[in-house]
Amino acid sequence: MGWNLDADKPIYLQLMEYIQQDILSGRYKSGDKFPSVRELAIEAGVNPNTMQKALAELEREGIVYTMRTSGRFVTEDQDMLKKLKKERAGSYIQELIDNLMKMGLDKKEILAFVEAMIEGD
Amino acid sequence: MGWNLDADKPIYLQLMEYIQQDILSGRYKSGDKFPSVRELAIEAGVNPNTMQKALAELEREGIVYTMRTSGRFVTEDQDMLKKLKKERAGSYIQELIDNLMKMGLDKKEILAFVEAMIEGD
Amino acid sequence: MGWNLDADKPIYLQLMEYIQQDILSGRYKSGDKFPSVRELAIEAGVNPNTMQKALAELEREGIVYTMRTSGRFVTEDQDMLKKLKKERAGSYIQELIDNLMKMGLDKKEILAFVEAMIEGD
Amino acid sequence: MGWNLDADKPIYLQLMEYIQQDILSGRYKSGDKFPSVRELAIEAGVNPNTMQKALAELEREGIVYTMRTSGRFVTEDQDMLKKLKKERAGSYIQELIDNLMKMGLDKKEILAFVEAMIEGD
DNA sequence: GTGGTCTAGACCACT
DNA sequence: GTGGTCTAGACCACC
Repeated sequence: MGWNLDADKPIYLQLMEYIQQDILSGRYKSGDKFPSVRELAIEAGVNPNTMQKALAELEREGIVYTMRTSGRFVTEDQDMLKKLKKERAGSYIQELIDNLMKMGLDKKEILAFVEAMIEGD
Repeated sequence: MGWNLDADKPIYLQLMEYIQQDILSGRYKSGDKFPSVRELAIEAGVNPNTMQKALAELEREGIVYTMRTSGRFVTEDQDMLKKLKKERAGSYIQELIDNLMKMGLDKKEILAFVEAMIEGD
Repeated sequence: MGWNLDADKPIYLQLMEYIQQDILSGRYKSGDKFPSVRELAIEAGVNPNTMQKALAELEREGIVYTMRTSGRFVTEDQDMLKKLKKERAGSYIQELIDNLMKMGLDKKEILAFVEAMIEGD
Repeated sequence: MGWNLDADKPIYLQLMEYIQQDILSGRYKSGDKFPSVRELAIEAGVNPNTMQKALAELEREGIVYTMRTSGRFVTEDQDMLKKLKKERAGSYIQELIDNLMKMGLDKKEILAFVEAMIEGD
């Protein structure tokens, strides 16, 4: 796991992204129970309050839900997960496009490059 | 400038990447003189020795060259710069592909997604 | 061993030469493990960083290779060692020629002299 | 001039070699007057006593001679100079042979190498 | 224990 | 002022 915290972005946002990533990559599956806030905080090397905030935000977004006495679970709403996947894929791709355009490539070149690498992979 | 140093990767490697980025994005153009090692080190908030090492490696790679007492310059070898651009674009795209495949997308989906975003952009 | 450091040439270059010499003379054989950076540094009476730089350069040249946590070893690439031997022999001979020509001998005389000494040895 | 003093060998011997070299290379010619001991000592960065000892030894060997009131001169005995030249050339060559044999070359290989380099030069 | 990295601070030659 | 080298001393990950 890459709990690799960066500067300048609030830590709880970074934690949210890592957890979303873990959900999308299948580490935590739809309906799975999460480890406790305390455990997650230790694993990430952050204060439990920070991890708590991250999870609360994820709950607000509908990605996780809480069963009062038994813990937190990944949402079983498949549309929600699909939407999440789309959002994250979109932001990865946007980041790529931004990076490559900063390097002076235009859209056509970028597309050609991506095609070439996917075919050749 | 985003001298945004991350953990777990040697700082001098990250400095190399930032400088390469600056060259490719046109901040430093072919033939341009760099700021002195000391200035760059201050700007990046690292020890001059570390910046020195980064620049020495870039010189080994042929991306910059040194005129003993007058400073460092971006190479004027256009092929070298093109090769560099290709390498970096390739590694960005590879990273994207890896991320998206970890999320369960297959190559066809990735390509369709990228196409959609580039067209619609 | 003659860790006999001279002026005016960077120490790390001199260290590289001594180590190359040690390899060619059989003190360290192909595949042999080197003493640790620290030991070599102590033996040579230099700072470990300086020895480290010398060894890193030798690694770049392909003469030694590193196994992360277990030490440094002499390359097992025999061609590389042969190439090294040729280079060093060539530079010794060139130095001889330069010295003798400064003394007013011409090429024919030098060759005759060398022949005489090798035969008579 | 390379007044490049080495450790472990007495300085006066090294000075003798440098001066012999200067004579053989034509810096000081047969019959020439030398600079004063004091000047030579300053140039070499050594104590005048040390330079004095070097010159006294060279005088004992017959390579220089002293005219009591007017200074030191290079010998005009051409046989002496020839002998000196032979000695030094011989020791250079012997050093070469030693070095190359330490590297595992045999006499035939050394000779072939020297021939190749003299021809090709 | 190993190699590797980093900092702080210094000195050098060059021009 | 520039790049380059060197030292002293520290910390890290790996096994």
